[in-house]
Amino acid sequence: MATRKYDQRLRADAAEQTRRRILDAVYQRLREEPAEPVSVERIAAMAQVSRSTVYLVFGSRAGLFDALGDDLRRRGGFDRPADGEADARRGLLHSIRASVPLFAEHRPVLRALYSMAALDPQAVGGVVERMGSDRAAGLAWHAERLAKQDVLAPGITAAEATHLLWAVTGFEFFDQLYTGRGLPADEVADLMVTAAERLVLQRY
Amino acid sequence: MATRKYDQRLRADAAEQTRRRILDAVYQRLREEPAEPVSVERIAAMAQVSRSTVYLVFGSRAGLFDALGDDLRRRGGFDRPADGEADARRGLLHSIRASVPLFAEHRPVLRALYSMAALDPQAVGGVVERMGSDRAAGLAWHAERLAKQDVLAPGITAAEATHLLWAVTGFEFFDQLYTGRGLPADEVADLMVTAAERLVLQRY
DNA sequence: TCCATCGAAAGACACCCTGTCCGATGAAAG
DNA sequence: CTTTCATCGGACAGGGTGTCTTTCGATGGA
Repeated sequence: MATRKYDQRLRADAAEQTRRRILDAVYQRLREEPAEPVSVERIAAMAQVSRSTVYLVFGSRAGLFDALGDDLRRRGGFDRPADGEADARRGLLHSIRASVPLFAEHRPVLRALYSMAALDPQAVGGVVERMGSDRAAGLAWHAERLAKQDVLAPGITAAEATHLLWAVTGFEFFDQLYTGRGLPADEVADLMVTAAERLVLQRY
Repeated sequence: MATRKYDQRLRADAAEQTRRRILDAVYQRLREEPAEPVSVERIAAMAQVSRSTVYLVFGSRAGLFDALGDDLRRRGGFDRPADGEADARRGLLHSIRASVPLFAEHRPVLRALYSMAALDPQAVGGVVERMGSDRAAGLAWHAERLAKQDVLAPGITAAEATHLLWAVTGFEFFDQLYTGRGLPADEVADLMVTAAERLVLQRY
């Protein structure tokens, strides 16, 4: 059986579309009934795909959520590199403000991913950890830059600033205000920016 | 069949002990393997009790976790009423500092309860909501008192202070620093107190 | 002492979900 | 016309939940 070479443009395209349909189904499912347990069966039905296809494409339930997280990261723009802002203070505050609409838009899905990861890190295959270390690296970079430009509050080290910024700029903090207190996204953005300013920046 | 009256001191005691053993088993289970899914079956085995007994005593899986939360609330001292501190500022900061050891001690269990509630409020039968509204009421009381004693930062209303305190004194904030950043409990306590001071209190 | 009562055990049952596997189908690619 | 591959459809074992019914055994009233 001499293997025959295949070009498979159309077939690969179709496979990619199937993958998309499934990811969209999980996303929609989490958005529509965030409070219900999610079964692979239901997702497959929503994507008009057989359950075994989900396992074929993503390997496992965990792989599915992992892929969803990565998809969100890419499409949502969470991985946007530092924008060309030379001023450290403005750069930080701008990036905080920019993250809030993303948190708000994808809130049910993010909430589910984070909570699933907290209960069982395996269950989401590591996306949340990856998102976390990216974020931590970004914040450390911001903190360093603030230190270099000498705009950190007196008596605060870059490391302390990173800790506080971590706590005060993340999805969890956002959601405490957005869902926990029922505030609109723009007010939450104001509070998050204010918090970052008062906690780590020099008063001016 | 004329019903006979029963006094049942010993029997009620035994029942109470059974209840305790089961609650202790869930607690221990969450503490020992926080990352594994929790089955009623396993808990029953740990408590040396039949699975049906768990359902008999707590009604449902949700009832079990609900009871665990209430138990924690009572035994942990989360419901401690305002201590006799006349100074609003000191009262607030003291109560923040007091909560941190409790968060740290019960962290795996609290983490599980909060995450389960986030994924499905039904699944823990409302304890988390109850804990939340108690806490919200307490913070509102603190904020009012701070306003009356005129020690709120200029330009901040009691409502805004409540929002910020909510975000910055809760278990989620604690855990962002404790687990998320790997800081020891006493450093987290310092950071939480500092955060509360800088975000809502007048500089002195 | 006798026995009604009630906490608890034990096990059966229906149901749902996960993972895995395998044979069948049908369209694209050669 | 034939190979290849994505996908389907269904079967299967395993494990979990909730519910119910039967039985056991110790307590404590009479």
